[in-house]
Amino acid sequence: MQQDPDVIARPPEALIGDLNPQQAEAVQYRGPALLIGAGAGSGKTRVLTRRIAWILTQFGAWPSQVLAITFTNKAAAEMRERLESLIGPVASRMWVSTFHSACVRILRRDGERIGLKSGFTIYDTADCERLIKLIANDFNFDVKRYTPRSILARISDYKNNLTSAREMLAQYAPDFKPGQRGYRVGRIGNPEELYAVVYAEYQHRLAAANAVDFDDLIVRTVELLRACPDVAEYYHRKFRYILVDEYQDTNHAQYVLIRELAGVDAGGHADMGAVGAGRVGPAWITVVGDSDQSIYAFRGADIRNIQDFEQDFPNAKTIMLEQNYRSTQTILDAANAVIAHNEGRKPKRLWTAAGAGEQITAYAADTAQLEAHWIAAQIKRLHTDDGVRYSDIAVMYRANAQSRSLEEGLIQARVPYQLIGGTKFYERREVKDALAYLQAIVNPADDINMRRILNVPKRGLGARAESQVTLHAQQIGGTFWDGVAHADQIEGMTARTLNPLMRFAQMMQELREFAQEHDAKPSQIVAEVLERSGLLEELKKSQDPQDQSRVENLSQLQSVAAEYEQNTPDATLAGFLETTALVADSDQLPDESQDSGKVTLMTLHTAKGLEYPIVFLTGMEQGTFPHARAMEDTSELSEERRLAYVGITRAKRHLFVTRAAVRAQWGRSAEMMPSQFLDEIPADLIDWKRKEAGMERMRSGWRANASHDFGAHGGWNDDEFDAPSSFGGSSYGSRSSYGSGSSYGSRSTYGSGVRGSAAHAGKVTTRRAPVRQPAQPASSLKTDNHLRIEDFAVGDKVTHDKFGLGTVVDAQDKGRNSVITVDFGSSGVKRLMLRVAPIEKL
DNA sequence: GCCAAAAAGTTTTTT
DNA sequence: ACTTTTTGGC
Repeated sequence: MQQDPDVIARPPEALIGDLNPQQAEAVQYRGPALLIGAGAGSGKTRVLTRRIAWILTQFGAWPSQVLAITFTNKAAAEMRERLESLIGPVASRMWVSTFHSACVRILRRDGERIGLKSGFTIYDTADCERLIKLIANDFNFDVKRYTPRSILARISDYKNNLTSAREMLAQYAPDFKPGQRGYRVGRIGNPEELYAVVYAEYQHRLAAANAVDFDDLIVRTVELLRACPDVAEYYHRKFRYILVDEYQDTNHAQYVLIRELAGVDAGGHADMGAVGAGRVGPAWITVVGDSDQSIYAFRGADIRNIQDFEQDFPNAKTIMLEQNYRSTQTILDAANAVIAHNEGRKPKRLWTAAGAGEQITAYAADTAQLEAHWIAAQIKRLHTDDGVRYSDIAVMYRANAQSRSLEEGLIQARVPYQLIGGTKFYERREVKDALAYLQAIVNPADDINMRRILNVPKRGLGARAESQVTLHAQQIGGTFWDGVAHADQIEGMTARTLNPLMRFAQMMQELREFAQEHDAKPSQIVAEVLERSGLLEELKKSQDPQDQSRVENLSQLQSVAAEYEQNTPDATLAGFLETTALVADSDQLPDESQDSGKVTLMTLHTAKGLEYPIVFLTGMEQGTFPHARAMEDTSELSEERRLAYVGITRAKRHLFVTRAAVRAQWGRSAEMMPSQFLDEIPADLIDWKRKEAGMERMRSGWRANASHDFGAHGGWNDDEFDAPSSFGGSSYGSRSSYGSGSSYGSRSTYGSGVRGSAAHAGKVTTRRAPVRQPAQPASSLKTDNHLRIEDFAVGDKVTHDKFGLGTVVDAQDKGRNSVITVDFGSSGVKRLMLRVAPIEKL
């Protein structure tokens, strides 16, 4: 048996001795296809790295024959690190990377075969949106009705399903030729025609700009492997073992990519008795995932990939890991109870050998500000009284917009924190500007970036000049840059425009030469660009205080380039740009080995894969979490619930759940009902520090006097009398802190009548809660539309606020939780919770 | 072409 | 509430 002499030899016992039987079985399994169903905290990464070491030492594979795929750079880096300590520096010879960077690597090598020149640019979402807007202008369609965002979402769907623009055109607009001017989109006809035309034109322009978007990285790699058998053959021979992490988050394109890379469909069948994957036939595949943690369906992840694994890959074996090494039984019980509410899932129960641990602590605050205040006070207390390190605490939320009030609370309490995510560094205006210069230098055909910098900094080349150049470029059949370079041929151009244009062309030419001479020193190129372009100068002389921090960001960009240069042996400018294009939020998380001394704030999505001794799950309100836009569709609601499951299982020792009764959104305050997920956690696991907010207490008191038939609206009032603090007497934040607690929050935050009348002495609830609809909070979130399931039958027509006209294809009577399934044609088939669906029967 | 003022969009989650 | 885009006057 061959073996790489550089791989540190490990006796088998060292790799499996400390594992439980299922883990050990997963590490050792010999066979063409293995699915490891890894529940949260079940030691997944450990099993994966041990299995790789096992494959190398026991199956006799070479490191270069292994491809391990993760979703984030952080996960890839962590895996590489752990492999290095297991098998030594040879780990660097393995491909351990994300889907996207693996594809970049493949495309850089052979992309020319499908028309991608090697310096290709990767467009981020903002770039893609600009491109769609350009197309929208040329085709003159209604951007209000078809927003660039929604069109891109549609195009992304097509790509995730490997539907080409050509197929779409053939079906909906056979007359359209990409690049053609003056095509009239049928104005009443179906939107599909417009999508098809824009999709095709979008791809056409990406190709002309030698650019790809994120989805293209996967799609075009599949295209390459399918179009060039010799390239596919190369990878079939090369990769004999393929391992995929977070398999539940793969979309169809990624699934096909794996199959193509492994050569599953390329013939040759696996020998079940074999000791290894050998040299021919399909590669051996290991996938790891947990269908309960699938939270990316919104971007095309298809849960069926993991559910159907056994049918998709012949002779597949499944091993379930259900023992959890992370959390207390209390936390796992809560997680199990919540996720059990999802329909149609394979039952699975996490268990632990650790004890019950502390109860879950819960708190209902009056406002988001007070919620933050309470959290900050708890963190302070944990830190000072219990000696908990700040870095052992994480605060999680559903949407980035929630971070602001939490930050303010922590600042007030002087708790150090780090915020992960939000506006990314590389998406800041000034950084994007600088990167646009670099992209335009590497790839002059990149119209989007070239246009972006034409008048940044201001050099007197506005919309007029831009359209003149565009027109000229079209006439000579070249790129935007060609138009700039030959601006002197443009008829009717004034010297006032021509001069700065020529200077711009000259400058770009010189920057290009500079870049070619210093290709291995991206940091020097960055410096030169900042200087020559005048970007830095414009910001430096600006009066706007914001521009000061912009200067700092630009200097940080230079540092990032210098760092890249030091860590990368064969550094190039194009290589640097690649790393900037593929960063994720979680990549900015510091190494867990070092104590940052800070509390971590992040979204639940970013938190996936992480763990903290103390976790705060905030904003547990209907409309916040589950998010309002996910509440009516049962499949989207299931995804929210999985997200709650992910959040709960991040906690090792102590979980806090909090909610606010009033939350400011869109500049207005809205009353929020408690999240249904709180109801789904068994009551005996929760220690409520405060169960009802002041207003709710007051109102439920009124209701109890007025009538007795409110029980149906959720059991939130049952222990109102033994809650720790009585109405109005919260230990934090008195009335006076409403609206003045933060430097941003003006009084108007709470001014929408509610607090205004509260200030005018006790007549609050009569106005707010008229007897007719006492339990209906005056928020935008209706809990009941009073539609009755009996009124709906298969075949009935309905209209939906968002999806338009549809036909009922199924109606299930489940009382309050009745669900109807409606086919909305091009918007798809939706399962809607009848009680909350914004529909009308026709 | 530029700037200030007004209007409109934004808040799902991300490689 | 905040940011981006559009508009209108210079």
